[in-house]
Amino acid sequence: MVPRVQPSRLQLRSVGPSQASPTGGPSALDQVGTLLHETLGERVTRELRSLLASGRLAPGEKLSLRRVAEALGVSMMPVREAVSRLAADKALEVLPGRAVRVPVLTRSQFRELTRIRLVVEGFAAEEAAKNVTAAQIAEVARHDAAFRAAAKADPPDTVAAVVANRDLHFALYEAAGMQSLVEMIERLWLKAGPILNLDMRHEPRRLDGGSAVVAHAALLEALRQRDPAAARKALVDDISAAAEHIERTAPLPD
Amino acid sequence: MVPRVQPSRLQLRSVGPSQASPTGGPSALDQVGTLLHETLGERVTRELRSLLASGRLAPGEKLSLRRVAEALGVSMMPVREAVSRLAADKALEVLPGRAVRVPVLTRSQFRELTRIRLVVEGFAAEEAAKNVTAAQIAEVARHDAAFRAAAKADPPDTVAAVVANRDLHFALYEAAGMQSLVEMIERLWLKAGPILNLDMRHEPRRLDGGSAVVAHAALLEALRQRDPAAARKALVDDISAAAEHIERTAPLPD
DNA sequence: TGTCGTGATCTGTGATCACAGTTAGGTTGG
DNA sequence: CCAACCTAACTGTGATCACAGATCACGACA
Repeated sequence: MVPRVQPSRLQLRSVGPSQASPTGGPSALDQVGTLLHETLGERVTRELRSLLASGRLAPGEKLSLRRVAEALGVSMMPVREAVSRLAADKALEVLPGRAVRVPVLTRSQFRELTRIRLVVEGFAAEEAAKNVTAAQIAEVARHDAAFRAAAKADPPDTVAAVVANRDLHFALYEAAGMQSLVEMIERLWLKAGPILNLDMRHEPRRLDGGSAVVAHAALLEALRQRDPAAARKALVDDISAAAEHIERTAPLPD
Repeated sequence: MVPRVQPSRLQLRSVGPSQASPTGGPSALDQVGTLLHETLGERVTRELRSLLASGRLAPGEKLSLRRVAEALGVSMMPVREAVSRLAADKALEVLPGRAVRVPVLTRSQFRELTRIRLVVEGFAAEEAAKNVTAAQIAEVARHDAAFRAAAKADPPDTVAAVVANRDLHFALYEAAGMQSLVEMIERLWLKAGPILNLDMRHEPRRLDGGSAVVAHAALLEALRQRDPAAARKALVDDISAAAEHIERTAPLPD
């Protein structure tokens, strides 16, 4: 009989908040209970998602469960769960024999993805134009300003531009008021993220004077006018221009 | 040192195929190498997908990892992986404290899902009408015949109708020639599957004389004419009629 | 010098164990 | 007879171990 000594296990879960004053009623206790229950697997998933969306993981790059587990300071299990989820969304792919890697999109796959984005995100833009509030318009305008500032800086702040561009688009999609639609678009962005942002990093010239700023301006104007057709057109122009640039410059196989 | 005796572990992986005749050239060796590498987790995922799509798992039903593992004759690990994937697609949901269950759609969530289906599947129908081949039209017609036969039987063969309906729709979507679009629609069906098919089982009267047969007929005619707009309209009518029926009869919360 | 075998190493996959939290059921106290 | 507590069973999560297959590099043979 070997007495299983249990070495210290790292506890990343923060303990629950101390209860409110015992003298007072349970007023504050009603609002807790949710959040704060984040699983390690979810944390790793969020981390990998961020890495993919921001293009820090290049297409074709191979991942090792043990390596990322060690890098993130967790065991292999949460990483397995995260990779399973992302692989289900085709944001990662597991080769039959060996290794998990960031998928490399062929040219035709990229075109197909772009066409789907035009349909889905175009629809979201229409709905957003119908339901957008003044506060939401202001938020989009704020992200647009941040994007222009990052693009006009010298040298252009590519990482800030990527973040601002994403925030702008998703502020728009949130305005549509359809949660599952936003989640669907997030999946699409996760698949397209690696090439899109990898390209933006390598070609910062596209930012200033590019078509993105004029498309964003047209989008903002369409939102202010509550014009669904114009909003869709502005977004379609934005996506199309970016996709065309990618197709010209990025080395897509096939 | 305790000599770890390892008890017999079940090996479900079938061994590789015996190589072709050594006398002949490497002619047959080129075609093998793929397939046959199905992981246990994928098998369980496929099993659970089928159960969800066919409505054998009702909304709100709770699952236990250990129970389904025992039922499928595997360990808990592959089930965990399968549930992780399906939860990532929102086809299952894990409650914070306890248990994993089939999501119950609220009325507004169902309406949102239906609207997204109209956009995405309508687009797929358009593309299918543009690119459909004669063989694919014949396949759709075959599934349409099977659907009508199942609907007109006395009593109506609901399970066969569900299968034929699904086969018909996906034969159409395959004709669009966009793989990731088909995968996206599969995810949508996985979320809507439980209520849709649960309803079809309880209300078989909807099948005969219903709007599905006329919508399918219109769809087939549109395909034969290569008329994208008509194909989209037929599909929109089909989905809308089914959704309206669900909203009238199914007990949707909220 | 080029090429094929071969072993060490690393890969994902599956199983088993430990644990904290929750739920349900039964018993006890009022 | 009702309510509250308390215990026992079950939940998902995380960790660790074992294993088959794949990859890669080094070395021997032609």
